[in-house]
Amino acid sequence: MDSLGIGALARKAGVRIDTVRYYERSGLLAPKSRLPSGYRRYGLGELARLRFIRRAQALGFSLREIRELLALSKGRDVARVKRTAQTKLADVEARIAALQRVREGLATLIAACPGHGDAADCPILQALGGEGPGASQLPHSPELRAQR
Amino acid sequence: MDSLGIGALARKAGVRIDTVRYYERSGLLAPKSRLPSGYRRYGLGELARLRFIRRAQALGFSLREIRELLALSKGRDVARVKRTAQTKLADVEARIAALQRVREGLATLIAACPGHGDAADCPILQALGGEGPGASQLPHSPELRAQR
DNA sequence: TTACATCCTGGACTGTGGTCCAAGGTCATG
DNA sequence: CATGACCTTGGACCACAGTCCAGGATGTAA
Repeated sequence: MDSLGIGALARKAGVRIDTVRYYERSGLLAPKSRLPSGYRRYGLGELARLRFIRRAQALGFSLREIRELLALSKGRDVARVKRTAQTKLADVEARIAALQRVREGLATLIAACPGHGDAADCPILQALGGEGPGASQLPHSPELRAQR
Repeated sequence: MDSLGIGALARKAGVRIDTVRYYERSGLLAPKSRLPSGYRRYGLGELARLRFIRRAQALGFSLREIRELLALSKGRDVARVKRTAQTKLADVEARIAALQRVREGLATLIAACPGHGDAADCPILQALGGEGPGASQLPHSPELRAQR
């Protein structure tokens, strides 16, 4: 039979065995069946689902969001799936924009830093620590935190 | 005297009192002195340091990294501070690039999804779950995870 | 003095995504 | 049938960055 034990499944998906069990605990992935001994058995559908989970994670979805996505896909509510993906896209774009502001701030400071001499002349330390002109270049954004 | 209690300090920096104590536990911010009663007293230097910590966080530095940055600034090793910032910049740029790949993948999928009809026709679900042509559009990057 | 705000300590708890362990049971191969 | 690889469960533990709580002490103003 083309059914897999938990070890084979994990290997094929490139995750650890514990991770598979963790996903099961989290309500993301149940075995197709169990042997009388309690051993978990998985089919190709479960392998696809596990890969789904990993890919969605790589797209920036949390396990909670993936659980919702999986529930939606079972309900074949394509419109909601699309809306969820759109929301995620907006989220990703906001994160990119925030990181770009961070990059600007860092790059500006690095360019202005001589790289030697007294700490008082280092705009990086100045900008972070003081009230000098450098400070205004920083994003100063608590949203960056909240974004995760 | 222009010294502050922990509550005033926290208000001025826009953080919670518990957070100030947490930073102290973490070796980031010690009070200037204590009253005989044990009450913490902070000066303007501590306020600047606390703001430093928050700004550096906004730039994507972890508390561990900030601790190192503060240690460097005490040693007035400007060259190392600059190198640390440069490393962080590279890190931020890599994160931006990864997120941009994610954005492309999501945008492509959303554009191809009709938004109605059968789940079998939804490329979002297909790409995530199956082995279809959509799957290759995904970044498929575990680095995204590792990056934090 | 009486209120009331502020502060102290130590420790528990949150959520995220796992990872590891012990003690024992099972499966496949020679 | 013995060996070794594989599997089971329950629960502990990790990092991160806080957040909250109890129970008691202190500070300040009317």
